Amino acid sequence: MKPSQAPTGETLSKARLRVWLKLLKSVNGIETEIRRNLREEHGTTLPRFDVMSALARFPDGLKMSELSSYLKVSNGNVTGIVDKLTEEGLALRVAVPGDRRAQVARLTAKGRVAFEELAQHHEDWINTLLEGLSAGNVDALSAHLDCILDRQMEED
Amino acid sequence: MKPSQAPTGETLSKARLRVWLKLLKSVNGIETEIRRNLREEHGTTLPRFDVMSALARFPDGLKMSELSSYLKVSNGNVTGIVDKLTEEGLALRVAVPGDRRAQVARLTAKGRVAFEELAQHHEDWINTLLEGLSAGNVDALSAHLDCILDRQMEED
DNA sequence: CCCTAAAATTTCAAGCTTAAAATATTTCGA
DNA sequence: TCGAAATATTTTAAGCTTGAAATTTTAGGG
Repeated sequence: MKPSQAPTGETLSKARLRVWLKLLKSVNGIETEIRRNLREEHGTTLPRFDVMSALARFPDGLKMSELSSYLKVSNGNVTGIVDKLTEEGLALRVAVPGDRRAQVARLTAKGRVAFEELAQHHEDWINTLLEGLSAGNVDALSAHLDCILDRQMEED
Repeated sequence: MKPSQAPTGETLSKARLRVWLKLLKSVNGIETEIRRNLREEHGTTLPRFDVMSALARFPDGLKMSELSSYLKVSNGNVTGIVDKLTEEGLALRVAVPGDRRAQVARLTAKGRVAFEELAQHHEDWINTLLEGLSAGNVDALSAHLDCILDRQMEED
């Protein structure tokens, strides 16, 4: 017997749309909570955390353009965020020898300390928010997301 | 024999963090593409599409506060977006009989036509962006997302 | 009826984001 | 060496977003 719910092209499209909305809801819910925690508990924001996280991963610093392409945001965007971090002594700009156009952004010692503190909390928040996922769930979810990400990489 | 990669609490936390970053990357990639399509092909934005989508689902209209809680955004936010849609003749505000504080936002006929056009394209874009997911993948992914969403609903 | 608290919405200030224009510098072919 | 094209960054204008303050209206106890 033919299964009555055999997915036609039409219903697969609708099913993908529904899972997309669910994906969006999951991510927005977590992101909202992370933003709230950063703001209320640490007086900072997610974009600032993202920039600090990128700079922490590259101790020698990143050129402004490398930073913006790494984070997939516009150049003008990181300019403003690095400006603020610099004003607060968490980051600094270093001239690139041999190219007076470019500057490398780096964390200061104070910035590294502040980031380590944030990063530990961030991992804890995520661990709690994803408590519903067992190790097996994590692996399976990861594999499914790879199906989506594989397609995104082709398109660049 | 014990598997050598038995996940301790420590590594489960790291695995959850990695899958979170992957989730974020998947969603941001898709969302960026949708925003680009809306802007370049239809001269509109995702927040406007979201508002129109909500209003389309409620033909009798939604109070401003119902709209903002439905979309999980601030009151002030929807005020500005409905203002713009109203200026363009896509939405309108209707007084609520018996409560002069409240107003109901609705789509105009023009707004409904514009939304139907957008919605069809939107479904097509998503269907293409999620081409890597088979019907089975969609169901499995959906189930895993439910593990995340279940937890979010408890917390309200 | 009065008047305080609650409710619905808008206004506001601050920050994020983008695309495009503007600046400054480097590269490299003629 | 000159100058056009490419590169690195900042500036700018416009829109989104939020939380908090302000405004208007309603509801309910005294």
